[in-house]
Amino acid sequence: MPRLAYHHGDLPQQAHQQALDILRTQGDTAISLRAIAKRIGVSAPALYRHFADRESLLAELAITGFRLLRDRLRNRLSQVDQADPRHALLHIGLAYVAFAEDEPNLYRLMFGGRILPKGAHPQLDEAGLQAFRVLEETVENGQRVGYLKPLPLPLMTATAWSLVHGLSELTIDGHLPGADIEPTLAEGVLTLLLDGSRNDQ
Amino acid sequence: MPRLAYHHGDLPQQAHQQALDILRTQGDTAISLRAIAKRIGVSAPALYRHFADRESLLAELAITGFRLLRDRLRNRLSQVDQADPRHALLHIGLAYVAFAEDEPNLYRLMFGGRILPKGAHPQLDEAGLQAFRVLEETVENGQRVGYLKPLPLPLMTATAWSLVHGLSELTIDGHLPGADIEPTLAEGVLTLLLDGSRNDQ
DNA sequence: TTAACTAAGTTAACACCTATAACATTAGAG
DNA sequence: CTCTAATGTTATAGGTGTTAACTTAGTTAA
Repeated sequence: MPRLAYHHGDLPQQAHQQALDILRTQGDTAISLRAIAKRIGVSAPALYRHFADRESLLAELAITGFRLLRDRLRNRLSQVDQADPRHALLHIGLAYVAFAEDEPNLYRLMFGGRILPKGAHPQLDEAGLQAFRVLEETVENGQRVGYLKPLPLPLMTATAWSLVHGLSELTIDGHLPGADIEPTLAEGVLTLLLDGSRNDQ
Repeated sequence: MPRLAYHHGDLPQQAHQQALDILRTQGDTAISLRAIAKRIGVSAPALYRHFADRESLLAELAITGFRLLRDRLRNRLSQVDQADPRHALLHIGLAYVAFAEDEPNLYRLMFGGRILPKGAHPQLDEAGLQAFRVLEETVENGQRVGYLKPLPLPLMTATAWSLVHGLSELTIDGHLPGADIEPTLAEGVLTLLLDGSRNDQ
């Protein structure tokens, strides 16, 4: 039976929401069970009825982050002419980086390997995989229609993902101060991967 | 006058070394001042005579990390035919990723934006810049000899850095299980950026 | 030489944290 | 209407960064 929380209403959802709020405004290190409990008006150990430990709560935040990312990517693709693979690839890359810029603390949590060890939270890995699949399908389609080179798909996806992930992290951490160089830096970076960096092309 | 620590000998250096050891074996979250002090046989507050706070100690570790990275990149370049820009670019990229794979926890500390906020430790920013410069010079040279496209240098370096940084992070965090696809995945990824992803080249 | 100063260590304590144990309350099932 | 299990409580153990107050020992100057 689905149990509606009786005393408080819905502590798990509220805890999730408050934790997300703290994450967005103050970063993951500021997320403490005590702080969350105080915001809701409940004792800290009460949270242990709904979360195994602090890390599990963080994992849930990361899971919703990956779902948000997946939805953003899908959404962007739906607004783009699917018959133009270059356009689709550019836009999924731009949407990816835009997500990281909009949710820097959430993005860091999702990919901060030291916080959430890979393998410890199967649902998290699954959520990450689903977001990755959107990118993978776009690349695969680009190959199918003959726009992208017919190299092994894992190589192509690893390259594309590395580029957008690296650009996202360097951007939100402020390592790329020369970001005002292009119409957008991201567009130039993505174009460079598509067209190549060599001069003879 | 340079004061030689009298009581213990050289607490700062030993603290640095022990912290680095803990970082390498157990990750940054395991670095506590009490743990370091216990290893050395000194009280925890004694460390505050040499480090403003925990974060400053971590910043020092990251600084040595960037110096190690810079040296690795320079070293690799010195072993490579400078007249062959493609070779140089490939090898600096491979050396970069290899460093991250050799020192995953140190690498995460160096680039974990939430641990060490940009701007709070000027010497850290400077050390990062010096490592970046090695990459920048290699790219710039590739342009000068006409091998790379004459696009704005910040765009070229941002692209190259994003790719190797992203690949490094995704690799050490275990997000690329299909890494056994190539002679090396890194080589394939770098080649793709140089030659482009489009099929008509 | 010795007194004063200062660098570098000590213990004690505060505030905060995760997490567990033991106890209290109440919703809902039989 | 009772009983059980879910959900909350307080108390507490053990860990953390950090500061205050005190002690020790090396350096410097009278």
